[in-house]
Amino acid sequence: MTTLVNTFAALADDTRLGIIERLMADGEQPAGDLVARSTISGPAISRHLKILREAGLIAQRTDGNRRLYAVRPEAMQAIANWTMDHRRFWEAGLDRLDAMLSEESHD
Amino acid sequence: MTTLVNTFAALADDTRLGIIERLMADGEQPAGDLVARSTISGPAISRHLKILREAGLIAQRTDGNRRLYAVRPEAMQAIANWTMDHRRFWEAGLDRLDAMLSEESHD
DNA sequence: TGTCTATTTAACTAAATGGCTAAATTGAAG
DNA sequence: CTTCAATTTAGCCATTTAGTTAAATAGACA
Repeated sequence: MTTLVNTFAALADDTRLGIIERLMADGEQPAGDLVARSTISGPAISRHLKILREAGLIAQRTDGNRRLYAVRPEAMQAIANWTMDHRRFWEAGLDRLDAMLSEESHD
Repeated sequence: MTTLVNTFAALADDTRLGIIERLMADGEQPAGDLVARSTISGPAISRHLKILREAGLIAQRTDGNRRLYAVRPEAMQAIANWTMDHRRFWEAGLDRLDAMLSEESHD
C-alpha cells in the first residue's frame, strides 16, 4: 500500500474521521476526552488511535497518566498536495475556484 | 457513513487509487483498458469500478459494447474543499516563509 | 506498599472486503 | 438467429476490520 492509500484508509471510517476533525477543531486532547465524546468503548477508540498514529495522521505524547493526541500537519499536507497535483481535474468546469479559495468554510 | 468517509473509503485501496490516477492522467477509458493495465482479473476490476461509481468518484457511459469511465471532478473537489477547510492545520509550521511574513517584529 | 485512574493489549466474534472462476448479459457482426 | 467480444453478476473462500469484555500496564499518591 502506498503512503497515500494508507492515509485514505485511516480516514475511511466515521469514528476516525470524527477524531481527526475534533482534534483539528479543539486541538490536542487526551484519549479519555475522545472516549467521552464517542458512543463506542474505550478500547475501540484506543485501537482507532493506534491506526491513526501508525498511518502518521496523529502524534502521541505522554503527560503523566494520560496520552495526548494531536493531528500531524504533514499528513494533512500530503492530501492537500495530492489534490493540488490534480487540481486541473476538479477545477475543470467549475467556475467558482476563486470563490472557493477565499471562502472560510464549506460542506 | 458521511459522503466524505465514503470518498476516502473508495480511495483506500491501491487498485482503486491507481484507476483514479490513470483516469486523471489519460482521460476517459473503457474497462478493458483498465483491466489490461492491471494484474488482477476483469471481474475484480469491474467490482472496483462499481465501488468507485457508487462512491461518486467516476462516471460511466456506454459506447456500444464498451463502458467508458471517467473521473468526476465534483468528487475530487469535495476532497479539495475539505483540505481547504482545514488549511490552517497543514499550513501551520510548514511554511516558514509565510510564518516570517506574518510576524511583525522578529529578527 | 497498595490502590485509583487512564489507557492499552488480549481474546473472541460478526461482518465486510477483495480475490478467483464460472455463468449471465448486452451489443455488434456475420 | 448465431456467434463473438466486452463487461458484469453470482458463488465461493480467505483475510481483514471493528466491535465487545476482561486482563494487563503505567503513573500518581496516600
